[in-house]
Amino acid sequence: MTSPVRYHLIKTEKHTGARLGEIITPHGTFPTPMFMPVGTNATVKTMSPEDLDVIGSGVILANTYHLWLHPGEQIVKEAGGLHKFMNWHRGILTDSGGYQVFSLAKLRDISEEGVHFRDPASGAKLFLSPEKAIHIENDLGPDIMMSLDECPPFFESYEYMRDSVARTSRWAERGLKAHRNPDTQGLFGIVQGAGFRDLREQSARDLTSLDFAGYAIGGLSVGESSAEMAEVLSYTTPLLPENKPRYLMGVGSPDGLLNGVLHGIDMFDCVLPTRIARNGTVMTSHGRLVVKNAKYAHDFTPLDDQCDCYVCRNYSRAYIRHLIHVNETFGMHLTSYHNLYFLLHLMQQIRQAIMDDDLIDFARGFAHAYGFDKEGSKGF
RNA sequence: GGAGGAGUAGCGAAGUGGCUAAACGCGGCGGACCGUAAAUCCGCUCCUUCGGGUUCGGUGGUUCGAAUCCACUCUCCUCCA
Repeated sequence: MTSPVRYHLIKTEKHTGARLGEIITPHGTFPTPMFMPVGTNATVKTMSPEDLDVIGSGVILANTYHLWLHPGEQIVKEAGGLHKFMNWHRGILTDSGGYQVFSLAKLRDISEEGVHFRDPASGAKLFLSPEKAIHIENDLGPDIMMSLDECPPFFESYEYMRDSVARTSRWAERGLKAHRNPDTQGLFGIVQGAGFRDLREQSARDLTSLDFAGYAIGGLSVGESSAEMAEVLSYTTPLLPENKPRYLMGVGSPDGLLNGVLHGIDMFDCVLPTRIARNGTVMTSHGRLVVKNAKYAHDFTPLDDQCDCYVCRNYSRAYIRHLIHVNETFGMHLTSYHNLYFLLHLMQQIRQAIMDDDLIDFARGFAHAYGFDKEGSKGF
């Protein structure tokens, strides 16, 4: 049986490992490398599906853990699936709840069977197993499902990581077996192993021996430096099959995206652009700009003079700063819109540079203009 | 005219003899944010040459010591005439 989610490699950039391709899903074919906006609760915060459509989002993320709790997968199923429920007719990928194993670390307990959570809002006791996660995802009906993994902090002991990686592999296998809709939904496995090369290799071996529709690299962007991330990518990505999509989870800073692409990554997701947007920071071609700062009170120029998005064509820094200051949702919408546009546009430029075999020059130019080639830069 | 009540940092508001340069909230100014417990969180917010200096409507007292007690005074609010 052919997988409902496939990858088509168009070309590899001449000087780097960067790949130009497309991912084929039941809800469309989308060019890669791609950035996926995060819509945890079946909405990309402040953005309408129409906005996402206009700025060219291909696949967006939703979260199994959150939708399991609210409104419950049965309601989404009853609605006819996530696409219908949220009125988004392009691609959807659901994370499995693996990240919540990390972010809710104080409120959960891991066993071989699965993860016991305590819901931060209600205090309710919850249990998520690899099978349960898959069944929820089957009911939600995204194009791409992630298998339940443990996303540990980067700096854990070798012994802990070794056991964790082995368990994540067993969970992946269990998830694959539990998958009920292999003809309409693709399932991705997640490679773990923190900064331990042999564990990354083991994890990649375990997972690629199973027939996943794609492979993710997880456990990054959780406290390590960008050099450490780059090192992990340099030895992990080559272990993943060429004919399947490679997804670097949780990375969305401009330097992280460029770095990932240079190491052969096809897909990214991150809350960064939308979160910093709501908190008053935007990404521009000249670097990050904290538009809520006082110095923009009288600045009637656009967020980014190089940007042709709807926001930059119509609104000033002074106006957006004002909206953020008086806590108007429209301000958060404008900054979110711009940041997502900025990253989607960056990915478009990256694809063009791969096409032109010009990625290194492009990356250098971008890094210089953005300022993350400087000492101490955080990359966004 | 009479009787009450109130004046504290940009605003609101605690504090009624020393632990008070003065809680807390708002506002202001920075910072953080990376498979979203996040429209959240964390700092700073009288002046300062970092030794100190000047504050709680004003002035003058009591006291070793006052935002806090006393006298006078100014302003505002409520009620009665």
